[in-house]
Amino acid sequence: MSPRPDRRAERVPQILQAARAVFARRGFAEARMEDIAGAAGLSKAALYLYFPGKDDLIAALLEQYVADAFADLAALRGGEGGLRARLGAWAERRIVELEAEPVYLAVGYEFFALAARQEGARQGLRRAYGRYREELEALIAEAAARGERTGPGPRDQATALVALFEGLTLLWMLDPGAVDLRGAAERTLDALLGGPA
Amino acid sequence: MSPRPDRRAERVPQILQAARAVFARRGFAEARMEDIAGAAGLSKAALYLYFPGKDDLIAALLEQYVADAFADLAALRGGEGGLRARLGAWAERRIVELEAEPVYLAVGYEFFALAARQEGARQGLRRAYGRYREELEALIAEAAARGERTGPGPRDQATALVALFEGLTLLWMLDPGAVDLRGAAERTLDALLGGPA
Amino acid sequence: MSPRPDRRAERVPQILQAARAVFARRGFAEARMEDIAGAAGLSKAALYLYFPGKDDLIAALLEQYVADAFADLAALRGGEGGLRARLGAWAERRIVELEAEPVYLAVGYEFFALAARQEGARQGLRRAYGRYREELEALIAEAAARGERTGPGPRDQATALVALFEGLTLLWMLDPGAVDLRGAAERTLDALLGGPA
Amino acid sequence: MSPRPDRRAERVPQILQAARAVFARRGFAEARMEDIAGAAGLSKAALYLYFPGKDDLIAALLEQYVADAFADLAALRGGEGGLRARLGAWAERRIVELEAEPVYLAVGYEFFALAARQEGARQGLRRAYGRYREELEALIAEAAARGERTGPGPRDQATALVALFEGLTLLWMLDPGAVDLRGAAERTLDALLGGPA
DNA sequence: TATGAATGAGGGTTCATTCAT
DNA sequence: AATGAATGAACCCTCATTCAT
Repeated sequence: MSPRPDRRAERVPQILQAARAVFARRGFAEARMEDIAGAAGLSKAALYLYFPGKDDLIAALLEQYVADAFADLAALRGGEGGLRARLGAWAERRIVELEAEPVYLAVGYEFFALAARQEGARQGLRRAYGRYREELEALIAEAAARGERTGPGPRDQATALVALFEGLTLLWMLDPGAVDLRGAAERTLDALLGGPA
Repeated sequence: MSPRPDRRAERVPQILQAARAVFARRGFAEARMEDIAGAAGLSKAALYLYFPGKDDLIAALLEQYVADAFADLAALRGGEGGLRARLGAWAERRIVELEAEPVYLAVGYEFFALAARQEGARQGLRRAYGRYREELEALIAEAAARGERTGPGPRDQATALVALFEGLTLLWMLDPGAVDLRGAAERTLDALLGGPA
Repeated sequence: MSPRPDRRAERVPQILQAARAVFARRGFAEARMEDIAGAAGLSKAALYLYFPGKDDLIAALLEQYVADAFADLAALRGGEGGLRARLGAWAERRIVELEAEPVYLAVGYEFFALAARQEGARQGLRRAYGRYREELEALIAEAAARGERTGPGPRDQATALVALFEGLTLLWMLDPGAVDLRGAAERTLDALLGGPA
Repeated sequence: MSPRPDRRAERVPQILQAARAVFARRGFAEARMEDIAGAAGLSKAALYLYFPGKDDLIAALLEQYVADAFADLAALRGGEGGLRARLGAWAERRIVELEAEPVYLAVGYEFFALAARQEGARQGLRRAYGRYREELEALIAEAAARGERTGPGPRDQATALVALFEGLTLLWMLDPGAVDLRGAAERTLDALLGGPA
């Protein structure tokens, strides 16, 4: 009688989460729709009520991946404190996430592989990372305008920051024992923003 | 049963090259053994005379990928000129390769994805990147010992160098127009090695 | 549980009409219960309130197909005019129907295919066509009894009439431009009933 | 060593025969590729070496169906004896085939159903039946030219012949006991060709 | 009476791998 | 050493049918 809540709004995130987990564990190709359905507590056929196919599931996950990056960045703009402190806190949050579930990195690298060979996937990530860099650039420029000591060029600094974080993440994934993610992040920020001062 | 050594020495590289090309274009999962055999100018069944299965092909490619990194590094040690110049030349060589066939990046990201979820693949890359960092570290340390101006700590510098190059490569792949690979490499080297001086 | 009679009386023909249309367009196998429900303005689940399954829908349609043939024939008995005229008018009516929606022929041929391999379906059509022939036979016999010139044997004439009409319909369906349905019907009737006289 | 015989030439007819049998028994839709493969003594995957899909199998069967009709007709032209005798013998041959495996009629009706809703299938059958009629027409015309008594118009006679045979076949399939196929064929030929003379 | 949501069962197709030659 | 032919094992996806409301 009472208007049932929109099932889609409930199921879609539930499915995406399950898909992300299964994809992370087995890779896009080896992941079975059946496993994803099971992980989402649904039958295979029910899965298809919400996603027309496996590719669409991957595409949706890519969108979410991109959107999540945005969400993370939004927090940076509105934050308090000096530039260095804010970026430090942001890096720490990312590191905590990474450490919590490093296997999700696999999904990211599959996206990169996809992007390296399909313009479609590339576009999504291009926008996300473009936005990412712009956000950092603006952040740095604002700090400079406020009189903070920052560095030579916001744009290059932003690019270097993003690149360094991505690269460090990779090295850490390959050899967690050999890369001090926190220390490296600290030093990176210091070096790129003109010292801990 | 199995082909004599001399025939193997001829076929194996031929096959690996074909495999790399097909894997780059279609991804590990979508690549068909048939396509690879065809690209290598062989029948599917002949392919199996040289590789016991698809996974072994991928593993062999991973080994080659790792070995190639080593080879590249060897050149660094024996080179001439100052540290900065040598690293600059090395970066340039890598950039030229990238620009020549960016699609091969896809293979690299697939390896990373594999590594992120399988200890086996991770090991190979761990060794390669470990070696990579050590090589750079030694290079920097040597330069310092020779009295060149270098920077704070060879180890951290090496890590940062590798990370930055990997990260910049990613950003460039996603948006070649927005990333000045050469300029960024120059600036990176300057910043990390204590200026162009 | 099941709908009251008055609701059934409303829904069943509505559904059958929709089913016939969908079956004609897509064939029995390709037709989806969903499509039929949609064409009938119902939900899929509602469809199942009136028909227990797809086969039953087909069976009901077969019955209707058969019944329609009877209805058509009833008109023949009660009609006015001489035999030749009555049969001519009847043929004309059938031709008009055919021309209006030739695609419904597909349903008929699917019934024939069904009949050719299932005794069940065969029975229904056997009765229908048997009745059909008898009706024509009686008609001819009556005319003969009334003194009309008819022909050698009512039974064979009836059989030939039915066969010819079915065969001409097939040829016309395959190549409407090459078969003059009306002319052929006229000539057929003349030939079988002993001339236009 | 010796050139192995072309496997295709061996397998394709073998598969088509199996497919025809399975399609006849179960209908196009219910027939399983697995069953067809089994009936042909092959694995399902092997089937796909020779036919890209189920539809192609059906299409090939349709072609064969059409080609067979041609082959049957060729015999008519080259035959000996008067027109009436030749057609009688031809009808007899067809009747023998029908009686031997009436279930194959189902395949024919499925083709008709297909033709009634798809221009593609219609074309094939149109050509076949067009050719069929022309062949008969030419036969009749030739006989007339030789001075045999034939009838009013070869073209209409041919059309009527084909239609009658198709129609009679249908009626016989529905009720073998009620239709004397041989007698009807005889009478039909007599009636259409101007008597048994 | 009606439906949106769910599912079990199954089919077509693909492909890594093997075999006979 | 090489291959054309063959196949077992899956997997994606569909759909008739049912259930909860």
